[in-house]
Amino acid sequence: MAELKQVEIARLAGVSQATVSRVLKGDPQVNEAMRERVLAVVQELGYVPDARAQSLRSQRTRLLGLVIHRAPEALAGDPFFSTLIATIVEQAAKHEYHLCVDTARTARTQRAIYEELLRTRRVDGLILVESESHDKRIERLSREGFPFVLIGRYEPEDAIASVDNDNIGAAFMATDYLIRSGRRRVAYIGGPAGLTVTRDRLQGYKRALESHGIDYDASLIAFAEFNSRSMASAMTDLLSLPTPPDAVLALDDLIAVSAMREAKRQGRRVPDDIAFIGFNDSPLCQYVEPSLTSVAVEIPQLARRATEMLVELVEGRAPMPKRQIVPARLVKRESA
Amino acid sequence: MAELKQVEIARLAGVSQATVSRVLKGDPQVNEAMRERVLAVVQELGYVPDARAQSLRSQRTRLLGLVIHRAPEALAGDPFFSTLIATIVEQAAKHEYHLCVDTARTARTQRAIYEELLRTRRVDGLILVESESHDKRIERLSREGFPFVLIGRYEPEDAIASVDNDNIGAAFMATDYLIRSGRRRVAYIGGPAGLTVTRDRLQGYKRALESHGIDYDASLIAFAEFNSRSMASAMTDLLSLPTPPDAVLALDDLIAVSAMREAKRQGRRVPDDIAFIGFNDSPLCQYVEPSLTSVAVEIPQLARRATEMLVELVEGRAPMPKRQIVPARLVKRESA
DNA sequence: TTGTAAGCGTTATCAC
DNA sequence: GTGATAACGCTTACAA
Repeated sequence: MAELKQVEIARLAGVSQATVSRVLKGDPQVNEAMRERVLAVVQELGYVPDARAQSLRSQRTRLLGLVIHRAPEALAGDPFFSTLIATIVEQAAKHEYHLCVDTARTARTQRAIYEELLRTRRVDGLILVESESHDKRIERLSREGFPFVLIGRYEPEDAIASVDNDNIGAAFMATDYLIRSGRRRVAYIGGPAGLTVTRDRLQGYKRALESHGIDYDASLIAFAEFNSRSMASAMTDLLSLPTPPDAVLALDDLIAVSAMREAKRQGRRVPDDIAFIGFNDSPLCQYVEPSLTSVAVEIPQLARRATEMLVELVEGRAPMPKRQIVPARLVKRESA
Repeated sequence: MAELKQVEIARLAGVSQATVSRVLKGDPQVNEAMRERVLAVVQELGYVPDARAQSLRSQRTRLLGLVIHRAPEALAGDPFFSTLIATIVEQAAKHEYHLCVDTARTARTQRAIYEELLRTRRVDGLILVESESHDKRIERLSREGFPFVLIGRYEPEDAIASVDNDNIGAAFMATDYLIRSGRRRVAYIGGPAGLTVTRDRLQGYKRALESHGIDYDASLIAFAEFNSRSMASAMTDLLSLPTPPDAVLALDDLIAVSAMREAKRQGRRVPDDIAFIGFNDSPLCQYVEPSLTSVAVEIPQLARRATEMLVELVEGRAPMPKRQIVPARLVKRESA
């Protein structure tokens, strides 16, 4: 098996090794008889080219990278990443690319991973998620001209290839819906404060308040880490306000569900006393009680477009347009 | 950047390229002065070796593979795979390996992926999950002597490296618990019938019935695909039996929750009329109502051990023992 | 149209 | 100890 290389095929087919390579590349210049002779031997021996050698020679690994900045625990119940990964893998496969997934939490390991993946040329390009306002990774990758696509937003928006939800619009829509249903004290629970998505949705929320002439009240804003303790405690804080909220818009379904559970634990009736809306429209929404109203953000769509863009970049084509927006929609259920 | 190779470092440090390689490999034979000179240049230019060249030369890619046989939709809410992937990535990183994730559903793409991943030597080894009774992949990989570790069970058990829950024992424990709490018609909803895990847990279930002198009733056994329609309809069938079940043991939490939801929809009270137990102890369990009793199967543990074993195999050591069992425990909540 | 040969950037085996 | 040099298995000018 280790001996099965092109020279061996060439020897058996009575041609040169270069011809074997040409046949396998589908070079139209090769004579039909030779092609068949070579292919016959290839078939018979089940020869497949060595990806390592191809990578070195062609300077392409046909591997895309995805780095996730979360601990395994924080990933566990989260449907965002499983859908994301599965969809990227599937889409990449259509172009004969594979996906290399890494996780990095600390700044140190993050740096190490980026070094490792791109300077070593282990992957041909990177898909980034969960960007922050001044994102070192993005600055670095742009500077070095490395192919990457951001799922999210980064200023200036047209400088880098990115795919995103209309997060501001989506949060506006959800908040507007809450206010129209008669809610007056709508709280917002974001994820970590640095994340662009946390900020964008906060902005949409603010605009909706504004459009209804409701004053912004900073005490109604909370930020949670991606673990259930933090999510619940954000809700506890909100509930202990002198005038607690009568609705909550949460950054994702997991946060919404944790918060809702905490509210129920404290005797609040949902949606009568307090309404909840999450993001992602994950399967979870249907299972909780009351079922969770959620903004569906089309993760597969996001993943597919990002992958397509990255493949284009990697193969030297310029993706058009550089920034793509995937619409979101509100899926109404019992919680709001 | 593309020009940054060992020859360049060598030129600047005034040594031979071979010496640069030695310094980077930590070869103790090199003179201290030279080592420092080389390292200084390496530091300054931020040189990192090219993984592609290393792969070709060393015949190692430092990439492990994981192939998942599920559609993206079926992965979406499932905490099993996100935890699995994240933990493998983390553990692999400790040995400086990366993870390549692929998904394959059809037999054709499955075959293609195995070809692609291993014959091409794109990865150094594979972690398999969701094995079936006569698994082509396993037969093939064993035959070709390719390094792989199974998360699951395969006969003969000591022929291949595997890590597994004690599924028979765990299902026994859960079923036994249901019977001891007074349940007499315990149903079992598995996943696809071919999966080893589906069969193993069914066996544990049967043994528990036996130990209590309860007759096995085949009409209480259902198999579901990993999509919510199939999960719910399995439950509908069970509920329309002349004597419906008063308890359900499900293959995983998602199935349990879908089934429980269906039962509630049909007016059954949980756990009064019917009890539910799932598997995996996913975050979901706490969020549903009533909260779901579940068998915690220590996915991180499974993933870590599998990764360790695979690294050993890949690096030519024989993992000991070849088969490892990770214990499971019952996490009692409201549903049973 | 096919063969020869020069790399791709490392690692490792030789001599020196 | 260190420096040439030969692989690793492939792609692709260039030569024939």
